[in-house]
Amino acid sequence: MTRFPEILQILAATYPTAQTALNHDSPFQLLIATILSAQCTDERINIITRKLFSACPTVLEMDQLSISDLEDYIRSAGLWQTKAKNIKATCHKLIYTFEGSVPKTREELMLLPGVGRKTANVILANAFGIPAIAVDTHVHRVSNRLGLATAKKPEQTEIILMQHIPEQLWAKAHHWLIYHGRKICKARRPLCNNCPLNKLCPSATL
DNA sequence: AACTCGGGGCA
DNA sequence: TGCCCAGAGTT
Repeated sequence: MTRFPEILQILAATYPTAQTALNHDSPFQLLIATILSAQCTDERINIITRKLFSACPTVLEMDQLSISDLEDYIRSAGLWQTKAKNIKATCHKLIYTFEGSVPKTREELMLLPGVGRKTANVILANAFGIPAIAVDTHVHRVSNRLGLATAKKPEQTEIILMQHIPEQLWAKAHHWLIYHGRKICKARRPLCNNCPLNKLCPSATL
């Protein structure tokens, strides 16, 4: 595990401005965009949220939409029946349980319909700057390929990353690993020839 | 732990 | 045409 510092240093130098690829102007908008992002590419989510947030920038306005209205906005995201229902319920809960603002703890965030551990960690790290590592499919895949974690479950990978990455780097590591997974260390055809980590990676095929 | 939801992009 | 995608909820 002594390879952590070197890998983090390379990632930091490679992705100095890495940030979430989801459009948002507020914690609420990031929350909605992240709920929508399940099993869907971020480019399509950004097309949807551009229209949705233009019409309903805040929770109070979005809560006025019916589930049917929401379905019309988000249909191209896939899983639209569940997501529309969850977004409607989440807006309602934000207003009547959390006084209209997005809560800042993982436990409270996970009380919102459609918000699991991964989504909650994304909100904590990106919206509030609270140290958290969202181990989505990208982070999980990259960590395992690099040999940083040998874990079947994302929860195990999250624990290992937290143990070996300094806490002040958690939010950044989250950005780096997700961005690297999207652009280089792709699930299908990883671009190992263009990867700054290929000399350190036991899975690299050059 | 396995199953289901789902339209769109890509091979 | 078949496979896969910034997961979460249910059983």
